[in-house]
Amino acid sequence: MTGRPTITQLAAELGIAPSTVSRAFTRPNLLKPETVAMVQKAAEAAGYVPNHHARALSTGRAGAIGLIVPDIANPFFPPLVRAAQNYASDLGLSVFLADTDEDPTREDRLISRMAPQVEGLIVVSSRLASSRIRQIADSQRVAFINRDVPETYRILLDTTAAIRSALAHLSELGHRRIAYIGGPPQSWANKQRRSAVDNFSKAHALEVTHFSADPGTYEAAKALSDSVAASGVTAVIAFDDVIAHGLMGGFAAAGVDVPKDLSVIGCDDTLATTTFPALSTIAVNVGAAARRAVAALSENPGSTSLTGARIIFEGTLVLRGTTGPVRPASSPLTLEPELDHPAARSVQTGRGSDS
Amino acid sequence: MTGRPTITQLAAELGIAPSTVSRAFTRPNLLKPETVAMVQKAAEAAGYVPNHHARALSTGRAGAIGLIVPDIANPFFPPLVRAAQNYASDLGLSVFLADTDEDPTREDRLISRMAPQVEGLIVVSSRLASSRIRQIADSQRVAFINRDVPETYRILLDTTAAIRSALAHLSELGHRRIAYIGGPPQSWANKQRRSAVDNFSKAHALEVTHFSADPGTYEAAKALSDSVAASGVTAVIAFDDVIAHGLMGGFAAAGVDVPKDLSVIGCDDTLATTTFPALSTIAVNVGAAARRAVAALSENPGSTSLTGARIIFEGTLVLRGTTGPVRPASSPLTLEPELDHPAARSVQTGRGSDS
DNA sequence: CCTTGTTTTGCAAACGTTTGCAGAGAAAAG
DNA sequence: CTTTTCTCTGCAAACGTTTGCAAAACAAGG
Repeated sequence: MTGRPTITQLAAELGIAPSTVSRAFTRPNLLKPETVAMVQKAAEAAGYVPNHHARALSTGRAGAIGLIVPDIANPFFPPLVRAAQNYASDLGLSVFLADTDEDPTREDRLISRMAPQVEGLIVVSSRLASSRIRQIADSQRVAFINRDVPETYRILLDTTAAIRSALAHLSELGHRRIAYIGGPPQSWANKQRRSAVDNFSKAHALEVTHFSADPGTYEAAKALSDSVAASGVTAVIAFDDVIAHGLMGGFAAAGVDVPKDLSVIGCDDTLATTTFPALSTIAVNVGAAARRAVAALSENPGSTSLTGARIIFEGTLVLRGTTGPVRPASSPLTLEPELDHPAARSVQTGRGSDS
Repeated sequence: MTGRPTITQLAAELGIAPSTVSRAFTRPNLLKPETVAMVQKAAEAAGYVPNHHARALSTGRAGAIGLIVPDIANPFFPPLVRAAQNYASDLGLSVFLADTDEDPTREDRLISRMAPQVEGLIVVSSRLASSRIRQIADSQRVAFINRDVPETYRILLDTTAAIRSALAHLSELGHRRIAYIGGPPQSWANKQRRSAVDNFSKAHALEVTHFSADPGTYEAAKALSDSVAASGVTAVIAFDDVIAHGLMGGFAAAGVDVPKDLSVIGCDDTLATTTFPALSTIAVNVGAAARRAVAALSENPGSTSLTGARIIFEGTLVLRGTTGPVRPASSPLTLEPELDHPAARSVQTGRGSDS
């Protein structure tokens, strides 16, 4: 049981000083090329791998970042996690992942526990109180995604403009009564999207009815679909794609045709073209946000906190098959099964680039 | 810029030895209760948090495990990641997450890079060669999920029996010609499922046609749907739910009715009831597998590798709305749009428990 | 009071790196 | 051939813990 070889062992074997071996890896330009080669060969042969903990202890750099999300099972997060991990890996950083289960207490605990052992933290869709967030931002290096607390370093996926386009598009198609289906109430994105809908509607004489699919799940949305259909709206904008999808599931079961009877627009573009008909939605560049966050954490490794910033990525409207002209008032919506099977409509535009 | 307080600073402040402070946290029973209290109070006040790297260096325990998956964006993995992270957190462990992007080279590199800095590794659906896997298992503490290499520690989500049930069920409904739609060719689960289908079919006089939705995406499956529909099979078993879903998307677009024209059964139960009609599938207990893996890694922290084991979790068939009696031979399948809209069928059984 | 035993604390080495400083050679300049 | 200037390598301290061993303090038994 000799365990893994260490720098000291390598050095002894080669008859040189440990510091030389160390430099062969970290500052090869200080060394004679042949020395570097020799060390590398020996390291390879012995299967040497550097001990990150020792390095971290010595340099004060952790070589890792923490990523905290409310619920990894929500399809919004995996692409974000993936982008963060890939980019971090390119930068030679590892990533700790933690899931708060939507619980603020758990989130707070996780932040405290992770912060000291990492270069910095990315906290996505935080459910913490603003005061607490500012406090944390003061003493820890943390980049927030989709949470807008002044003076913190935050990256926001802004859908306001895209929602305006969406509403304008619906308005052009003749829709006047629309519904907004809210998601998690503590979510910044939810508040932002709701008020984007409200503001545009007020300015353009649209009537908006509010619903809330509280836990934000497919099932919750599906359960809501009947009341939405019965409310007399002709179009709905949902907080996100899974809610939109749940609604569509409910509509399909009740024989309400999308988009003939009801137009629906989702948000986040997490489902791409996997719904039927393909869901019109607002695409949002999570990958770019994630990369920006890890970049921010990897810069200025000395500082004890990130300087405030407010970075915005705009979402873009993607029209696919779930929006159409308003149903003429003469043929009111019934909740009976329909007889015709809608052919897929495909008004499709490209998605936002993610590079 | 004093930085975070250390054990030594705390000790100096209190006029006691660093070792005493250390013990106040790690072995409080060795100390006079009032000493412990005093240290805790001071630590609290000073905002002391232990340095994990120093601890790891000193004890040789990393306090973290690594989790390596081929593609976090595939819905099979998030629940697994979530379960692993939750359970690890309960055990006081953090988790490093890495995504190999389905690339064996990347996977190998990630394993080598992570292994030395963690207590152990969980590698899910490895795409590495068996020889390499055995090699790795010899020198690293690693638990494999869904990869069956002898003498390694592996946890398998076995769907063989459930696939037999599925085929028996289809057979009872009168189906004789079925298709198996394969997923990632290097996947152990894919091989296992394919041969389960083959074996049962041979024994029960079913005729099976093979297809492969190679990258395993929704789109690949959708693109395949026409040939599947045209092949004359009356039922399909897909490698996983996303392939099943893609097929259904293609069928819907072509006017092929599920389950009237074609029955479909998925696998892994990643989509739950979010398809229309709700997908019949094979539920698999990923959470249990994940927890078993972290438990294995947290035991025997001294050893340099895990002792071989082969742990099986059986999947269970969940019948929902996508299977039905075979279409009578007198009314052959056409590829024209149908006129009737299928009402949701709901032969539903419970899912496997996940606790 | 002196042993003896037990509980509580301190000393110092160790974990595997990195890095400032200085020494040893070698090359360049005089 | 000496001095100066580089280039390359080694020494040793430091990073913040843990832990075996031993010393000190205290309690109990005689």
